[in-house]
Amino acid sequence: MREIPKTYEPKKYEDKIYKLWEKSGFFNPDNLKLPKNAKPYTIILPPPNITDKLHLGHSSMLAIQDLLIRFHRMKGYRTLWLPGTDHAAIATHNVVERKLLKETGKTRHDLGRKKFLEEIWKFLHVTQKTILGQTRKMGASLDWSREAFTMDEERKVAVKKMFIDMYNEGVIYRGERIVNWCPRCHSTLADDELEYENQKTKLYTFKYAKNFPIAIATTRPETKLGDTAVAVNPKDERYKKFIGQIIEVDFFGVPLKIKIIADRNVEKDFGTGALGVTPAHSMVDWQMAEKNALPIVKVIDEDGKIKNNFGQFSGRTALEARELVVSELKKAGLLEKEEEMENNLSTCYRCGTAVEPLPSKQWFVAVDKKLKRLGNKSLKEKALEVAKQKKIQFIPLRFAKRYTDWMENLHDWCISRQIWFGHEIPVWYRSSEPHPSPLLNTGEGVKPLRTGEEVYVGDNPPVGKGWTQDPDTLDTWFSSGMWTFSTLGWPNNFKKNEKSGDLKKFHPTQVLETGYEIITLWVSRMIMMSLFAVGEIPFENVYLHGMVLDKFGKKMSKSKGNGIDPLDMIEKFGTDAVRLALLIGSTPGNDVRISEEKIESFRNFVTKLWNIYRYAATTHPDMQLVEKINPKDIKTLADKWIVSKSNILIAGLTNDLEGYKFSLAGEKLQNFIWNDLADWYLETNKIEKNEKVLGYVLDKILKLTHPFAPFVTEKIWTDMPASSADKMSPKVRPLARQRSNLDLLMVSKWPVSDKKLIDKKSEKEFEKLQKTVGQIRNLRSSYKIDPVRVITAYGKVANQGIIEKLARVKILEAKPPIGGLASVGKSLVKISDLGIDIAELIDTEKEKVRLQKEIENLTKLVSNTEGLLANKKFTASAPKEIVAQNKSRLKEYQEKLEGQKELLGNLG
RNA sequence: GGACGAUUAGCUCAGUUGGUUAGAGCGUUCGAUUCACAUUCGAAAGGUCACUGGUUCGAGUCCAGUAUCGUCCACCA
Repeated sequence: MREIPKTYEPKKYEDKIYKLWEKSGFFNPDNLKLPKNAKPYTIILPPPNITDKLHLGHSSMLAIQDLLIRFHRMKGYRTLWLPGTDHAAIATHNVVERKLLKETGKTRHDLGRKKFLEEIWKFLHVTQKTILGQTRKMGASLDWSREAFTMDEERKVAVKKMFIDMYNEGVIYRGERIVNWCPRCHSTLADDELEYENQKTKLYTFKYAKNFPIAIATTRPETKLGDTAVAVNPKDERYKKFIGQIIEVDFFGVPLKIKIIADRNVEKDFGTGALGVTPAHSMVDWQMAEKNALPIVKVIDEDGKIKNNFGQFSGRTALEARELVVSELKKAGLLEKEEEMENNLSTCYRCGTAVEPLPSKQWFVAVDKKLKRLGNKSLKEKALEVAKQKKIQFIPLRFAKRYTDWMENLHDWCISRQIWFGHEIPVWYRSSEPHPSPLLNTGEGVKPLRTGEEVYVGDNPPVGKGWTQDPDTLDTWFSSGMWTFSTLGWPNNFKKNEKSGDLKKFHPTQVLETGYEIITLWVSRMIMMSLFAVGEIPFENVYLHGMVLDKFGKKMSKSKGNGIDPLDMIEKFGTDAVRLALLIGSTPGNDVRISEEKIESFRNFVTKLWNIYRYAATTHPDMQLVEKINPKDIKTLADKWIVSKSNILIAGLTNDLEGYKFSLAGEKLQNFIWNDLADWYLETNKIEKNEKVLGYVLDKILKLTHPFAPFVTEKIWTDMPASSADKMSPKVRPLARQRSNLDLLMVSKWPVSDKKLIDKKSEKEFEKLQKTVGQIRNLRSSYKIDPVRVITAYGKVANQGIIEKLARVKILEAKPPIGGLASVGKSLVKISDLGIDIAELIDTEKEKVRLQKEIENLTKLVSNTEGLLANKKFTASAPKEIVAQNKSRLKEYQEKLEGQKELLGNLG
């Protein structure tokens, strides 16, 4: 007999098993022995940021995807799960910048662009491997031979090609947009580089001039020099009559042409309910200007000073100009009110200077431009169409709405970023005149670019005097938007609009599994870019998982100290337990709570599974796994029951997994293994041994559990002899198995439910047996009788021998029911010959109440079913079996109802 | 302000197109345990499915409204 330890020790086996899998080569679909027409099943791993360390969010994502991947691999799909990392431009930029400051006290500006980028690459060569190494710990069956990085050479080529293609079709264009500008650092700031300061400031209410009909309120009077409109709420009765008018005024020497426009974003109750629109120096105003085709007048320059041509105001700083405007307003008697208010001021995260919103030249992707290659539809239209036609399905469904809502409101996508780390923009300029907007940041300070410039876009940059490359970089999402096809060999595998190689084999992918917070940022971009580049959707399904929260439902964070480190948990409880804890109890789109206790309880489940194996292997030393059972070998009632239940489980689980109901599937599995197999079948198996059936059930649960808990199942599988084709003796077999990589559970065939083995009658009978045993045990303990002698209420005891052994009682004789009382209550057995009055066992009043309630319920059921059968719509359309089923149910209810009424009568 | 979600046992949550008398785990209570299982087993108690209406033969499930909580987005001139 083999020595099997009492508990499964994950630490001892997990790394070895992972290596065994990797060595087998089956993570790579090219090595799977499959028929030529095997369907592909592809998931591209959402690339984690290189700055990340594995956290529970990753673990959850990996557990779900690996479950899907392992399930489909076992089902015989050409299964590919492709790993990679994201350069995460801004995040990485920030991390390295902070590191630099901490270690050397230097800023990136001190280092200069070239040196800073070298620092970044040094950093990422170290961190990049960390996160992917940690994903191996989760048991992720990723094809490492296809690993990609959003900024490796292949992806650089792809990104450049995409930019050039889009530019050539006029999808990418250069335009102006408001950016956050720090007048001190002379640099643009991303939204998440802003810091907010709550400040007291003054709100001024005034009219531009005596002849202007509406007073406006503002905290920045100096920008009013650039106003081109006044916006009011369209429902505002006070101003309705002015909408559409253009009024010319003289604003202390500066002529203004103000159009009155309506915009629903204007609040009637704030200030005067009218808003002076300064397109060049406010994000919102810029959008209004776009909508209403307003002229844009720039007032403030890059140093935060008033530009030329603004008379007495020119050359002053914004604050000086503000004071001057206010004093002029006072002098002219135009200032109506001056009040204190709280304001949220955006400041530069580096120097704390107030940020100045300024327009600057940026590159954009036009989402509304009609394209020939998209059948004369725009990217937006096409991306909406595929969702509306359900070519792309969202799981859960409600997120389809979030996607379409967002898509419908999509504006052109600004893809240039004024940071140093990221994909270069394949654009070169040459000119002689200074550029009007010197905001393009070359890294070594601002160098003016020029007007009248020549622009070159392409991958054969002109060499020679005067040509400089665009110093900006591309938005991270531009490269990650291409992720499904750039990882599969686009553009090399896409010549003359024909897919080849991996792109042909694996695109479109089957599932994108990601967090719901990222639908707008990533999912929508991937869809548009894939439609543009490959002419097809990037994925057929989008599965959205929730966030992982602590046991109190709070976000995990370092500052709160409530974070759980998955690597610690793996160390402590094993990967399988962590995976199970993340999969069971989490439903699509909903957040999942996790705690150490939860993981621990799943470790117990793994131990249970291990001990089932231990029992099997020690009590049946020669036992083998049985893939297909000979009906002759199914002997006892318990055999029939467990085989039937196994086949129901197979069907249910397969169905659930196909429908993305992982939690439900996991629960069913756990229930079956723990409550049915371990608690009941193993107990009866001790009495009536049947190693064929045990081997059969074990074979099934190992396979069904594998996608959830791959390590422990693979370990048991490799240790356990199988009966399949191999003729070697069981004793040699385990060793042989380890030598042959063909015989891994990971690539075994997913079981198919055999309907012939489903036996509802035996199931019912066994359930009755379970109940009887439980009742006897309980009665026995309640009355402290040992050994117990029991007389059944009914004439005959089915499965008497088994019941006696399981409940450890002796059933003495069988007697018919004693009046009505014998069948009252849930128990089928009563003690009678032990000197206990049977009436003691029953609380008559309680029984009456219970019976009355039951009669009430049954009456309702009878009337409902009668109603259903009387409904012509139902009887005409429902299948015959269903109608018949309801008829027999009705009869059953009626009989039960009669019986219960009689019992109630007997009770008095 | 807009959108979406949640409200089911003491706690955490399932509940598949409406259809046997609403489920699980934890906790509580009562018992058992020489057994493959430091991590075992059997049982019990515990629910007006947030509230009010509606549709239906039938509603936890569909519709409308109310309340409370949460998430995202926008805005703070």
